Amino acid sequence: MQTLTRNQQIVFDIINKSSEPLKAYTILSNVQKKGIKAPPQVYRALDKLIEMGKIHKIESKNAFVACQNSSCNVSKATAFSICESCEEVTEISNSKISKYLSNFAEKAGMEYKKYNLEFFGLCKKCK
Amino acid sequence: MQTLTRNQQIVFDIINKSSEPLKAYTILSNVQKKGIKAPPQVYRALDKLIEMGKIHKIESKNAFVACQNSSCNVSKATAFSICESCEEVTEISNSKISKYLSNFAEKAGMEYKKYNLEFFGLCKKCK
DNA sequence: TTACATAATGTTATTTTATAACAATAAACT
DNA sequence: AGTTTATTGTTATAAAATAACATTATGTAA
Repeated sequence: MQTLTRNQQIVFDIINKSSEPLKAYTILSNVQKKGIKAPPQVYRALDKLIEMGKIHKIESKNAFVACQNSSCNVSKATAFSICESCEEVTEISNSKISKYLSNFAEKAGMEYKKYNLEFFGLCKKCK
Repeated sequence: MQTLTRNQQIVFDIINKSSEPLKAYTILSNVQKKGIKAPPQVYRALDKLIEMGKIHKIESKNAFVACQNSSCNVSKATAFSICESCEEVTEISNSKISKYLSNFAEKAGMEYKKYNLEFFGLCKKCK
């Protein structure tokens, strides 16, 4: 269990407290009072947090969320559902999907390291 | 079967001829001799081509590829394998995955419109 | 402790990716 | 023909990400 550096902790806290995915520049503007002044400081923290599996990047939105799956310390299998109406993003932690897709990748002859899956549609509330 | 406008055709042709995913500004620099001069012209064509299912965006790379699946004219289910060594991107058209994931989305209570799946690892050649 | 290596931070400037806004044409419809 | 709608052209700007380099902190080994 790796401990976070000062900047990593600051960036993680704000992502973890948020109910929605945060963009890098939103994070930046929210941590400037804590002494983080420039984009590279944020991006470096984000990169490390992703490596550790503490956060994930939602590629289709260029935004970041805290990992909901406590056991996931290296994020090699991520899946999200994204509501196109309310923009809600939910992490899907379904071991069946994970097994199914891992298995598929192996059969396809690929030496698989990770995958990312993003579902788009309407969530329960919005449909 | 929708016909393409002039700019859409130009942009599609260059993506379709390419053996690798192309970035928007690479496309732009390659079509300037054909009269397309500015980013919005490229991005507008890209947006329409995506809507039609003629191309897909590789979200993790901000790059665009022609759809390999002739039957796919609305791209509601896309999957790619991405080699982290040679950068090769291959579209996966596997109806089993598609059925499996569609089914999963419905069970999860989501009104699902589309998904995008990206595998990362080493391709057959590179592993 | 000191010396060295490695990781993290601070800072400025720039690159890359994407869109806003508005004017001008072209195509489709009645 | 006249009207609506889609597409194009153009300029400027916004948003997202990184390059490059100086500085400070942390870990480690003699």
